[in-house]
Formats: sequence, structure tokens, C-alpha cells
Amino acid sequence: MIKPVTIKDLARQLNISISTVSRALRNANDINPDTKETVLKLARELEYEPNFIAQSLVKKQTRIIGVVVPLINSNYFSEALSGMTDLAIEQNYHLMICQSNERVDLENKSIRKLVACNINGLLISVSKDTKSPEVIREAQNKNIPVVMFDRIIPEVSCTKVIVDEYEGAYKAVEHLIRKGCKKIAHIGGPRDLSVSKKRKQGYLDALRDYKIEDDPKLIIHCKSFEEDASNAIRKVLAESPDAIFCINDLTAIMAIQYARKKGFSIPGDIRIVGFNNDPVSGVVQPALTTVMQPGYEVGKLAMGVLIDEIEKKTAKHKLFTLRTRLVTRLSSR
Amino acid sequence: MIKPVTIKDLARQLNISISTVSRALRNANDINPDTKETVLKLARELEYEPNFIAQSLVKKQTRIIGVVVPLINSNYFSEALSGMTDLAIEQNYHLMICQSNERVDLENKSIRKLVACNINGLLISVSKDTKSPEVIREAQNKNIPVVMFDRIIPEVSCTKVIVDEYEGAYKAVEHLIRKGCKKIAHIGGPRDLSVSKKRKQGYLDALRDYKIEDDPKLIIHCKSFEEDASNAIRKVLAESPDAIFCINDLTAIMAIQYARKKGFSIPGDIRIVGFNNDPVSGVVQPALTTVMQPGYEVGKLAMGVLIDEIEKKTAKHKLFTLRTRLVTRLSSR
DNA sequence: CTGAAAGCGCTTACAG
DNA sequence: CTGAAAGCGCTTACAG
Repeated sequence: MIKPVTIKDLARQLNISISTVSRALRNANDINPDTKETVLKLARELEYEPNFIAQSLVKKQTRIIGVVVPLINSNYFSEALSGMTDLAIEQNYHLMICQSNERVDLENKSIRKLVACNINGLLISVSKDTKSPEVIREAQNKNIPVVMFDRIIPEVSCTKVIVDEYEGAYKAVEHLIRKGCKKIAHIGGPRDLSVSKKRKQGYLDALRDYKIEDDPKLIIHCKSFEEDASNAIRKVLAESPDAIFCINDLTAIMAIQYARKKGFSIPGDIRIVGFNNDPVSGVVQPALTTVMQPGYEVGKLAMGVLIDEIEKKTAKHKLFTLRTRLVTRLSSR
Repeated sequence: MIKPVTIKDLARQLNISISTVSRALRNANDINPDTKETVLKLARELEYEPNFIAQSLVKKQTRIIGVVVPLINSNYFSEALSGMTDLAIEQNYHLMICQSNERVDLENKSIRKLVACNINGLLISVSKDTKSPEVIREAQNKNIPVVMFDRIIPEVSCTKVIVDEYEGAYKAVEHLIRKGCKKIAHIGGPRDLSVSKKRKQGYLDALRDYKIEDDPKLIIHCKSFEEDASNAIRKVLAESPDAIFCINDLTAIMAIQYARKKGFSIPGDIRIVGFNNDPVSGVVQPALTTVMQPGYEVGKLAMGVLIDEIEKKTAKHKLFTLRTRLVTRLSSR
């Protein structure tokens, strides 16, 4: 094991003080150019590398940004992480990424660990069950800028970056209306999730704006995203709608398959629209019309505003809302 | 701005020395149980968190592990990252994740940055174009254990974790043969990628073992994964095969759709098998038979062996090969 | 069992 | 311009 070269080694060999070496290394202005040159030369020869940890300790600045997401392995979050990572490396920041696996306890543990690592900023998208802002506030109280994205909670006052789900849903339903649909059903998500509420509101408002009365029988909530969908689809089909706006692509695809099995043609008898623009939506038959959320951009923007807050020490606590894009495919033509 | 609680604060409030506080905190054995209890109680009350940076400096151990992947936003890699993250947090390690975006220069830049952060270990899956092991060796020369996974290169001597692609391909083709297929085509990937070679070899060996002669006209390589597929599919179909083994799921799905458009029934006329078990493979019509690669397990295992090397300072440079699983679905029934 | 002291590698007022 | 000194928050021999 070779011991790394330190400023002490340089100082000793040159017979000068470590303060001077330090100044030469970080290109201070109050130093004799010749001295500086000598130091730099030796540093190069010995392949001196400053110890990042020691620097962090004294400067109380690590350039590490902590990221907590519910899960890494999701198309949306991995896109967001991708955007964050690209910007971070460009700006010379380092990322520590944790996943909560949708568990509040692991989420809190991760945040605390990150804080203990002296992160300079925190980027977080909370788990489904996170209600309490306590641990995030702990971080803020330690003067760590926090930016929330996607899964935000109102209790935390900080800059937030989200996607305009409401508008996305509105556009999707408007599109169906313009195609001539009059009886548009909605398969929603868990009732109290903010995502579900916003998408449903977009649906309701689009109907209202086009003078279509909403019918409670056409609206079914799933208790979870995975389990209930087929049940919901069965119920909704019994009401013979001419279109279904689904909470996400997976649900929409299940709806398509169920409807086809029952002899309906898509989009002939029923038009179907999903949400997310999952890679899968482009390859199913028929290809699924869906609402694209700009995950990469969300990540990049969130990272950008966080870095701003870290460097300018400004905390405006703004809300950034990115727009969605309707991706029209065969399932609604 | 609240300054974080330090052991000094604890010591002052309890009127004992910082050495004692330190010992209580790290559960040393030469400490009075009562003293320890008091310290821990106060620590809990004040929400004391040890300063990682300070600990790292004195222990010369950061517990940070650097990870470099070609891209985060891929089903396979995000699964692997997920496995790594889960194990890392359990073992009290921290992850710094970078993506190379398949660019050798960014890959090298990331590795160097990670090394400057005093990472204790490096986990890497190289970009498509990485040929030279130089920068990885730089890390090894600084005594940083390196584990490669998935995209490995032979020039680096280190522990490696991969999936048995060969066997996966073999099993897929064997399955087709057992279904009675005699004329099995293969749409391969870029010719010189190790993935492509191994999967093709599995294909060839399965044919040979079952006394089916291979026919060069039934084997088409795509120059890239994205562009060439449709072209390849057209050519292959012209040879009227009774099955196609595709390099990945996306190609397989394109093949299914093209074949159906041409009036073939799947699996009636042609059986089709993909590779990866992408989430999409379960939802397309017909559902796609494919080879599942255990991404999460690869990540977890790679992290596990890396931590072993870090802690036990052993470097056996073993090769770990995880097995695939054939997921049989409608497209090959 | 406990405390005083040295030290991890670096930065930065403060004097000179 | 340069050096001595204090300090970042912690650990760990060493004495007692």
C-alpha cells in the first residue's frame, strides 16, 4: 500500500511551510509566482492529489448532492435520475442516490445518512406513504437546500418541480371529446394520491368545459395500481362507454386486452388513452395514445434549481411545472 | 442556521470528555454501561449524527462506492442499480452513481472524479466502445478494489459478475426445438459485442446438439440495436423460418408485428423468442417468450463481492456467472 | 473505565 | 509574500 502524497510531504521536501504549499496549490493570489511554480512542479512530479475529504471537512462543502427516490427501477424515476446525473457531472457535483422502496422508515434513514455525509443539497421524491415532513425539515434546519420533485408534499416549504398532470389529463380527455366521444369513462388511481386527484380533475374539467355531464358510474378508482385494474375494467365496460381514460399505461393496456377479449374493437368501438408514455405504449397492439411526462427534464431542472440555491444561497421556494405532451397513437384514432 | 450537533456538544452538556462520548457512540467495550446509556440518550434527544466526513478523514475510509454504468435509464441497469443500492444502504455504504452515456471520455472523467472522492471501491459496466483498461487500472493502482459487471472487458484483471447469456440463448433455442421447430432463424446484435457473440454461440450450439444444421442465411446481424431491426426482420422472413430467436425483446416485438402484418400467425406459423424479459414482453399480444436476466441479483452480488474485497482486502479476481431463466409465454406455445 | 493529547489532511485568519 | 497556529469533527493510543 502506497501512502498518498500530502501537502506535508511537499512542504518538507521544499523546506517551506504547509500554508505556503496550500496557497500555491489553490492558486491564491498572495503568493510569490516562483514559489508557486516550484510547488506545482513538485506536486506534478509526485502526482499529488488533494484529499477531497480533508477539504470537505474544513470547507464544510462537499459538492455532494443527495437524491432519494421511491425506487430507481421505474421508467419515470430512472429518466429523472439520468437527467440529474448528467447535469451534476457537468457542474462538478457528485450524486449520492438512495431508494426508499416506498418505505417511510427507509426514506428517513436515507435522508439522515445523506445529511450525515454533509450533502450540500437534497433532491427528494417521497414515498407513497410519506405524510410527515419532519425529517426533511431536519435537513432544512441544517441549512441544506431541499428541492422536491414529482412526489411532493405540501407540508414542506421548498422549491418543487412537478409535471402538470392536470393539464395532461385535460388534454387527453379533450382529445377524446374531439374525436366525438360522449361517454368517456375514467379508471383512476388510489383515491387520495395527489396524482390520482389531479388527473381526475383534469378529466372532470374537460368534460365540464365541453358540456358533457360527468357520470359517477363511469368513474372507478383502483385501490392500488397493480391489483384492482382488471376488476375496475370489468365494471367500467358494463357501462358501455365509448372511451376510457386510464390512470396509467399499464391499466390502459389491460383495458385494451380485456375489451378485445369481450369482442370490442379498439379504437373502433372504444377509444383508450393511458398516461406516462411508457416504452411499452409504443409497441402494444394497437399502439396506445398516452400522455408523455418529461422525466429527464424534470430531473435536470430539479438539479439545476437546487444547484442555484446551493450556490446563490437564495431560496425562493418556487413551484416549477413542466408541461406534458399528448402522444397520439392508434388506440384513439 | 442551526449548527449540527457534534460530540463536543454532547461532551459539554454531560460534562464528560469527548473521548468518552466517542467511545459510547461507537459502542466500545471499555466503557461504563451507565455512561454509555446517558450519552446515547442525549444523542438521541439532540438527534446527533456522526459526521461522516470527519470519520472518513481519521479512519482513511469513506465507505463510498463509485458506480459507473452506460446509462441509468435502462430496465436492466436500473434493476442492477436498485440491487446495489439496497445492499449498500444495508451495509452502511454510500453510492456515487455516474452514467457514461456510452461515451468513453465521460466514462473516464467519471472514474477519475470518483477516485478523487476517495471511493473505497469501484463498480463498473463499461460503454460499448471502451477498449482500453487504462483509467480503470489507475484506480486499481491506487489500491481501489474494482468489480466489473455485465459489460466487462478481458483486459482488466478483477472480479467480474455477469449473466450466462450463452446458456440463456441455448435454453431459448432448445425450447423452440422441443416445440418442433426445425428452421430457426436468429436476428443478432452488433457483430463484435460480446453479448451478441455469446447469444449467437448459444443458438449455434443448441442447433448442433440437436443435429440441426445451421444455415448462414437464417442468421442476420443488426449493426445497432435500434436501427437495423426491421431490415433484418424482412430478410429473415424471406427465408420462411418456423421460429426466430431475437437478440432482445424490442427486436422480437418488431418481428412479431412485421410477421403478423405479412399474414403470419404467431405462434401458429412462426414461434418467436426474445431476450431480457423487459416489462413490455408480458403485455404485448401475443405475450413474448423471453430470457430473464436477473439484473437486481447481478447488482446485489457485484456489490456484495466488492464489499468483501474492500473489507477483507482479498482480491481473488473471480468470475461470477448468474443463470438466466426462460420465461415461456404465448409467442412460442 | 475515563480524560488529555495527538493526529487525520487541509484551510485560513492573524502576525510579521 | 510567508509561517505559526487554530480548527474542521472525529478516533485512538497512552496514562492514570
